[in-house]
Amino acid sequence: MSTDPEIESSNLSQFLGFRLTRVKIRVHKVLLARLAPYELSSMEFSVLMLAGSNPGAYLRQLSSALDVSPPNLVSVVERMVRRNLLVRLPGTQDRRLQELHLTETGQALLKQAKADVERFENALEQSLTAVERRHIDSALRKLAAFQLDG
Amino acid sequence: MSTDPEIESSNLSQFLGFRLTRVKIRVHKVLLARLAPYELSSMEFSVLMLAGSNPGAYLRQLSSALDVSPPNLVSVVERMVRRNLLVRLPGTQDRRLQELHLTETGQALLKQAKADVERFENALEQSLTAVERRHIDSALRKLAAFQLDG
DNA sequence: TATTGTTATACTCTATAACTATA
DNA sequence: TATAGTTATAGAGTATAACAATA
Repeated sequence: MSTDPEIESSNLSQFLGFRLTRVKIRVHKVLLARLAPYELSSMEFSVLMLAGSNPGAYLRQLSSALDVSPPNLVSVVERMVRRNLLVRLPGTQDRRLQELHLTETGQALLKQAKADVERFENALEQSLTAVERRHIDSALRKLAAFQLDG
Repeated sequence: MSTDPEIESSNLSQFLGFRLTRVKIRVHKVLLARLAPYELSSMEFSVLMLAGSNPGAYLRQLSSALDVSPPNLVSVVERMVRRNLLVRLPGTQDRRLQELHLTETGQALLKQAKADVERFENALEQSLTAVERRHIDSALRKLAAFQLDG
């Protein structure tokens, strides 16, 4: 066994920014474990979700909705096309555009993965009290809009 | 200008895990902008903070406190030693250990950067109501302890 | 045999410049 | 000229195996 006395880190963990990072990492890891059976990254799951509720969306639209640059989204879409989850259909009017649609395989995988993620999300929310849920919602909304200026 | 109508993403943003990620990214970016003048990454700032309040701490201890693997922390410490912010003193009893201490330069930089981060943190917390602050605290604590099982 | 710090390596994410084909 | 998608590339961040020195 290791001689590993814990050091004092309360001055760091008092920071909301620090705790947010830690919580995000932990929650994200659990989510990834949930998605692992489907061989989906969280980004791929997000693309499945958005393509599912926005048939014919363009890569550029997913890019701005997900806050990922187009170059970085291309390889994600590419892999999903190769797995036959997505198809790229040439735009009818503007031939620069490609409409993204879920295949039947993609729809089936989305249905399964989404059910698992929803179970995970329910467990996550059930770990909080009703009043905590109410306030973390508004708090996160405000923090997401936080700007550098003060 | 771009023809970029927003797509429907409420089914995704209803997920607490998704919103946590977005908030973390946004808050982290603002923090990085605050640290940029000092040429500090958030990891380097964390090391400064921990080394400041734990003089003589070992790399292994910082590693477990920060949840970074020892190999990945070595290069961070290395860079800070090169910048004369940290020194590695050979352990007196166990010669495998190296005590990490802030130099005077490191202490001065910590003082400045910490003041800026604290201003940032205050602004962050002031953007929330008192009741939101109270509940996000306990909520984040519970979420950080969330385990995969349900 | 186990542990500290280290080297090497690889893989994911992210960021940016520049290309092509269309408009 | 501007935009959509793409290619190429570089930089973080992270994860793992293995090594030397020491216990």
